[in-house]
Order: sequence, then C-alpha cells, then structure tokens
Amino acid sequence: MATIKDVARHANVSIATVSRVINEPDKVKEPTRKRVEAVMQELSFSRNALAASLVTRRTGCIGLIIPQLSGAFFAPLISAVEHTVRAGGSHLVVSCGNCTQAEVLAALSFLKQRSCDAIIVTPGALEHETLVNLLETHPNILIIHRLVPGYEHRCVVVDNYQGAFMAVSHLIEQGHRRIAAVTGPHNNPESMDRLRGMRDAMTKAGLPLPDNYVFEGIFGPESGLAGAEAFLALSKPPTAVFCFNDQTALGVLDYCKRRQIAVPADMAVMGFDDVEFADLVSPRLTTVHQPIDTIGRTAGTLALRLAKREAMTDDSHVIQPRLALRESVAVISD
Amino acid sequence: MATIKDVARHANVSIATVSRVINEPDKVKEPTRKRVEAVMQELSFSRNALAASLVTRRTGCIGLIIPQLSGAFFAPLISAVEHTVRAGGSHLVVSCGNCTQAEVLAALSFLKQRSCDAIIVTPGALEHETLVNLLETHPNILIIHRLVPGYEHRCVVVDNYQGAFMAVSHLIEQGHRRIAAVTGPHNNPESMDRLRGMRDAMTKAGLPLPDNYVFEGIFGPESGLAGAEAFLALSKPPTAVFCFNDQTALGVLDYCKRRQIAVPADMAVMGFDDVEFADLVSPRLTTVHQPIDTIGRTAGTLALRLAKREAMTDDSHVIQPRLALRESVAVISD
DNA sequence: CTGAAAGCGCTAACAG
DNA sequence: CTGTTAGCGCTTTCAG
Repeated sequence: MATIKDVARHANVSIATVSRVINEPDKVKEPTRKRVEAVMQELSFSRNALAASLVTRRTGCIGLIIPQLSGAFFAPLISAVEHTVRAGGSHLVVSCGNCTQAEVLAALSFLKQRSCDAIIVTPGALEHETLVNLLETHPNILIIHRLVPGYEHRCVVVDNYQGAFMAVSHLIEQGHRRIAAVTGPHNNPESMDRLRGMRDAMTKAGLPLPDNYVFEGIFGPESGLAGAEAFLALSKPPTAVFCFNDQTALGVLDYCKRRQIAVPADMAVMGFDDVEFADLVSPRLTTVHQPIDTIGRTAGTLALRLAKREAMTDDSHVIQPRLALRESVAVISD
Repeated sequence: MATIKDVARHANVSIATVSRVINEPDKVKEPTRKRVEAVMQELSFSRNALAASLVTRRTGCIGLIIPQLSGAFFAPLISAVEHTVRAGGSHLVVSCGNCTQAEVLAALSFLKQRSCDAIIVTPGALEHETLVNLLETHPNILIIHRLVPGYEHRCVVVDNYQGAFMAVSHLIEQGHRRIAAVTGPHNNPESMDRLRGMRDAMTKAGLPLPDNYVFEGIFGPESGLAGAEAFLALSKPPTAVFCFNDQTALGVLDYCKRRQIAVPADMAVMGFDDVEFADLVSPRLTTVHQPIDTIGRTAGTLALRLAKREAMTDDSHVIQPRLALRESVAVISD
C-alpha cells in the first residue's frame, strides 16, 4: 500500500502538498496538482482514513445499535437511516445489540473506540437510568423509540399513545364495544403507552376494559395465538382484538383461520406497525402505520447534525402514526 | 477522553505497561496491573482503536457491500453474516451498494480506506472483468452470489442451475407440460443459470420451451403481473409458471387473484428464494428454498479466515438449494 | 517484568 | 503556493 510519503517522493513534493491535493485541491497550483494526481493514480494510492481520523478526530462514520438486523420492522428502519446518512456524506456502521443490556453496552463501547462521529441507539432492553446516563455522558448519542425527559431533542419517537387511541377509536366507530388487547411486555415503555392510549379511548367512549381483556404478550405470533385462545374461552368474548404489533396480529389471524372464525365478520383484528406483510396476508391487516421511513430519516438527519457538532434545536421529534385501513376490521354485524 | 498517557501518569508507570495490561495482561505483575486497571476505571479510559489499528494494521472490522439493506432476501443474509462475524470477534460494517457499479466501487474504496480486515461483496451490477480485477488485486475480498473461475475458494454461491432444474422437474412430475417462466434481467448471471437449469429439465422430459413462454422481468412483483398477463393472452397459455424469484411470484399470485384464476388448480406458481412471506401469502408459495443462513454463515466464516490471513482451502463453496413444497403447485387437474 | 524510544500515515499550524 | 515540523494515541522492539 502506497502512502502519501511514497506519492510525495515520486512527485517531488512534500507530503503536505499531497495531503492538500487530497483535502483542499484548490489550494494547490494546477500543474503540481496534476502531477501529484498522476502519481497517486500510478501507485494506486489509497488514503489511510484511520491515520487521518486520528488527527482530525472525525471518522465520517455514524454508528447504529439495533436489536435485529433483519425483521420486518428494523430492516426498513436501518435502510432509511443508511440512505440519509450516506446522502450526508457519512457511512453507517451497524451493530446488532440483540436486546440485552450487556450487548448494547458492548456495542456502544466498540463504536466509541472506533470514534464514530455520532451514535444512534435503539434501546431495546436498556433501563431508563442507563439511558439517561448515556445521554448525559455522550453528547453525540441519539435515541430512537424512547422519549427521555430532559433530552427530548436527542430522541426520535412515534406517538404510541396517539396511535393506540386512534386505533381503538376506529374500532369503536365500527360499532365494537367489547375490545380486547394483546399487549407487549409490561416493562416495555412503548407497550405501556399504547395501553394508555387504548384505555383513554375506551373511557372516552364510556366503555369498560376488563382485566381479562388484556393479555400480556411478547410481541410475537405465539402471543397472538395464546391471546386469541384465552379471549375465545371467555364467557363473553370480545368482538375485536387490538394487537400491539403486527406479528401478534398475525398470530391471532392464524388462530382464527384454524378455528374457522371469520375475520373481520366474527372477530375484528387491529395491528400496530404496518410492516411489509400486513398488506400481504389475507385478510389484509388493518393496522396502525408507523412511518418507519420518517423515523429513519429523522434519526439520520439528527445524527448527521450531531456529527458536525451543530447545535441541536430544543424541539422534540415525535412522529405521528396514522391508520392503515384494510380488511381485518369492518363494521360490526350484529 | 483519557489516553494511555493519562493512565500511565496517574498510575506511575510507562505507557508501554498500560498498553500491556490492555493487550497482554499476564505479562504484567499482578500489583502493577491492578493499579493500572483501577486508574483506567477511574478515568473511564476507552482505548482509541483507531490509533491501535494504525500500527497493528488490523481493525477487527469486516466490510459488507450489499445492494439493499432491507428486503426479504438481503436482510436475513446480513443478519447471518453479522452473527458469525461477531461470534468470531469482529464487527460488521455494512455499505449499501445500491447495485450500480460506481456505487459498489465507491463503497469498496471507503471500506478499503477504513482498513477492513476483509470485505464481502455482493456484486449486483458489477461486470465480470471488474470482479476478476478486484479479486486479483485484493487478497482479502470475498464474493457472494457469483462464481468467478480461478477464484472459487473466495466465492460463495448457491447452485442456481440445480435449483431451477429441481423446480421445473417437480412441475413436470405434477403433470405440467406447458411451463412458462418469468426470469430476471438477461444480464443477470443468476437468472441465466436458472434459465439453463429450466431448459435442461424441459429438454430432459422432452418438452419444448417456446420463446413466448419466457418473459424477462426485473425480479419485482410488477414483472409477475406483466408476465402473467402476457401468458394468459396466449392462445395456449401455460398451466404453470416458474418465477425466478418470490417477489415475481407474488405478482403472478396477485394477478391471478384479481382475475379470479385459481391457484394452483388453474395455474401453478413456483417461486425461487423462499423469503419470509412465501409462507405467509395464500395460497402459500411453493418455491426453491435458498439457505440464506448457510450462505451468510459460510461467507462470515470465510471472511474471518481471510481477516486472519489464514490460507484458504481450494474448495469452492457451492450451496445446494432445496424445494419448499407448499400450496401454489399441485398435481394438474385436467 | 518494566521503560525508553521509534514509528504507523496523516493533518495542521507556521514559516518561507 | 509549498515545505518543515510537531504531534494524534497507540504498539513494539530493544535495553535494562
């Protein structure tokens, strides 16, 4: 591998000049520049970015810590982040945090050592305190999917409360009065926000939400299966079930299919997320659309700004979801 | 940010000793080590990996260039690569090549400058010559999805020919005699391999494959739509269509649904890839299963070996697909 | 077992 | 416009 030293020698200039033709070409007189460029070509010189970063203290890398790389929800998110980040001239280094606190911290430490200009964290299992601590000690960290009080300008979240409120209100408008929910884990803040949104929508309509209408799941199809089974065993089963994510809804749909329960006629199913397959299953899933792309773009833009050490505005970045009306919910028939 | 210099000063040792407790702790006497470790903790020292890499010439990073980050096919692939790579103690830097040759080369140059220990390339639109050149000049590059003669040991591919052969043979076994195909772009080597496999399976069974039974697509649902339309307009339409990827098959399925053509009764549909949604659509898609996970793991393992500059064995890495038999193909009824 | 010193390849003042 | 020089933070001989 040729270095700027080699280039300098071959072109009969100092290494400073070579450095200049790389970084600020117009500060070098045309003939000199041409000569240097020719030599670089000839030696197929490739600048060692590591060495440069060591002195500039900027790597042009933005880190992203995320629980999964694949998956209907995260993959498009990563993609959106990558695109904006790259449009801004930086590159994305992803690290799969796999949810556990230890892994996230390990990933973080790696990205820190690698001097990423900014780091985007999807907290997964991170405790609130850890998060606060992180935000406090690392001015270039950014959080997706959790609103940390006092650091709103470095958080990008979707309005889970509002999304759930809208979803349940829609169900009510369709005539449903007995509405159940398959939630996420009780320690999941997003799930809790959705539950609050649901509760308020029910209360506003003067409807009850009995405890046995709330089934705690883990955001997977198996939760939907179990939840549906539990609800249908009730003496007064619900006519609609609101699943706190689409994977769960998929489980409910699956259960209904097996048991020959017609969706939406006998059971309405509402999801949350609007992942790719929501429009692919049958009946097509009515769900709360999370604008994944907007989230990703917002996060990317913010990261770019943090990387440049630009001042952050104090606004919070709360993104509004909207309803994706499809086939799994209809006006109640009885 | 504290440096080893700071640590050295505070612990009353030389920077060499600090470096040792980081890299070869057992070469440092217990008390000294303890003291240094305490100071590191206290100053919340984080080693600057950039500086280290500058001298060791190893970064612990493995690069991956890929056309898309999301997508039913690539996301799981990335995930598999990331897991193996990380299990091997390295980290993955992804770069989205977006298919064009220029972009792939740009991504490559970035990863090179960043001194990745090894780079995995999914060639997308790269021309064969460029590929050969790359493999020749970069001993630590690895190719997925293209078998470059002379560099087999640094390529990992699935046997597209065999997959297509199996798929079409299965269709024939089910009694189909008029089988059409919606292929990928004609300059796509994988698509060409699949077409050869199909041709040979047809020939072997003594069946013709007329030109108007071969519709060139671009691996998207719209190709399936267009292909299906074209085939159905024929005076003798096929009874089965082999789609060269699942996205395309999705388009065909969609077309049939709209036109009330029963699948598989009136039209059998065979896909290729077996992405996540293949098992989710209805009818569930019969398709050629690509062992994405195996591909990813193989590539990851190979990359790790390249990174360690270990000698490569001379075997090629050709992975065998298998059929995923589901609902969209059945014994022909007439 | 520990320290001194010489770089890794590059950038960034500062002179000229 | 160009060259000299002093590091960036770390590893790695080579002595002691």
